[in-house]
Amino acid sequence: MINLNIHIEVNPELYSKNPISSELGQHILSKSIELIDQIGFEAFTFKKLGKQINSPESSIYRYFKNKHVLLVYLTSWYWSYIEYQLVFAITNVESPKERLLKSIKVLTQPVLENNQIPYINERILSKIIISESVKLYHTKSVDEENRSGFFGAYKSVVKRVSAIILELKPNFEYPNMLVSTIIEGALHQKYFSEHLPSLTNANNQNNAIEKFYTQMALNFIK
Amino acid sequence: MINLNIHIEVNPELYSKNPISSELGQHILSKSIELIDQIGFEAFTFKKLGKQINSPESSIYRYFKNKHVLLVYLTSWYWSYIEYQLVFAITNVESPKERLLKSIKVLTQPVLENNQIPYINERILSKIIISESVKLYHTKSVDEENRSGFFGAYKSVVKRVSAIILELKPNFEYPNMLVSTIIEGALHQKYFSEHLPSLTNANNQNNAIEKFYTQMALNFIK
DNA sequence: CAAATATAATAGTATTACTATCGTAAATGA
DNA sequence: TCATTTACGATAGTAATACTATTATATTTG
Repeated sequence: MINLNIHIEVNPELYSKNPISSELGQHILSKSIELIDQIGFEAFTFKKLGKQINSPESSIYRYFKNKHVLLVYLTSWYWSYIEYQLVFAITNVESPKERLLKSIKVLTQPVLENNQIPYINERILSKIIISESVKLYHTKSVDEENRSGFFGAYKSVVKRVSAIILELKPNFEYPNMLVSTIIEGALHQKYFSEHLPSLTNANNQNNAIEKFYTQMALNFIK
Repeated sequence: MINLNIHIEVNPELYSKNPISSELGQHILSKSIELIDQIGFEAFTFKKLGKQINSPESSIYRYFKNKHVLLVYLTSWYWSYIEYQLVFAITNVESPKERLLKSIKVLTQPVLENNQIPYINERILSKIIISESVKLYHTKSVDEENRSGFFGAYKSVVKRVSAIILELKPNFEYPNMLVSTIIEGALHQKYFSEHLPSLTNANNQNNAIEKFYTQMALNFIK
């Protein structure tokens, strides 16, 4: 795990007042991650979150327009964090193939606690991403939010790994499909292994997700 | 397109009163598909649906416990329908490889109107599946609902195609992962091509989704 | 030290997601 | 055919949700 004074930037469109700028804002972030993990995003409300942090819901609304945007914020933070891990993992690695393998590892392996940023628990956040994040772009407002850059962090990760694939195979027709299939697939398979095991062959013991998507990518490249 | 007097069975746990047994029930099905497609599942309510069919919401509650279960019903109907298409496409096809290719075609190509069943528009239903269905099993009640067989139709499709893959490669370690990656991947890529095009290489013109996942599967088999 | 800003406390509103009751019409079945 | 389910429409009601608004107080900042 990387230990540097990292600072993750999130698109300012995603907050009304920057949550990392105050203690209350940081409490909102850390407690919302815990609460969404515990009760699920549907049952999660600003009122319940307010109770956890001993603040009225109206105070939370000063930071985030609604719970949807709060989760987009957390998801955006997550993908920026992953991009950071990605960049670190492949820095100074010369071989494009090796860079691809390390990238897939970052995208498929479980996320561990880092304890660098006190108000974000990366491990619990990754559980939320696995369980809840697909809902964020399956809405009627997706096009508008996409234009506002709500999904920029995710798209940036896809773009970065696609570039490696095109290095390995410049005329490859489906680099973005391959990468988004790996990312979405890894999230889904993690979820299936916990809740719908008959849809996967992954479990806690084997390293099936990394192996499967690594083999899949290499098959396409060669 | 197949034209026989098909009858799709849905798990009785998914309705309180069988919607195909009455005119009102059939109206609920046909109008809910249209309305969910138009306004999205979040904005969709039984009250709005009631207005469309000139019935009070309390009457709709006699058929479905809530809108979540109604969408699970529609999704279950959809996967049973797909399984039907699948069985038909591979009947009397001897070569397992050919059966796999035809299966992937069914799973990746656009769904067309069939007009066999007056109360279900398969094309619009498939749009709903693409936009909304992932939300159904990303909930806190997924385990309980899975035990009740809410997702049986989907699992049945995965099982069926996995079996073909195991015919081709009996010792293959990841048949279920491969199939669920193709199914979820195809849905996602269709969605991306409409709303987040930078995450895919598919569009309306090219046949990228079928080509990509066919090549992916064949790469794994050989 | 004045002024801006942040927060807590409280109240209020439209909508949602139901549940309950009741009268009537239609279907059923003996 | 007549009694009895049952299905439906009409209406009312409730707790929770997703906000918005106001005001007093505390804190920060210039």
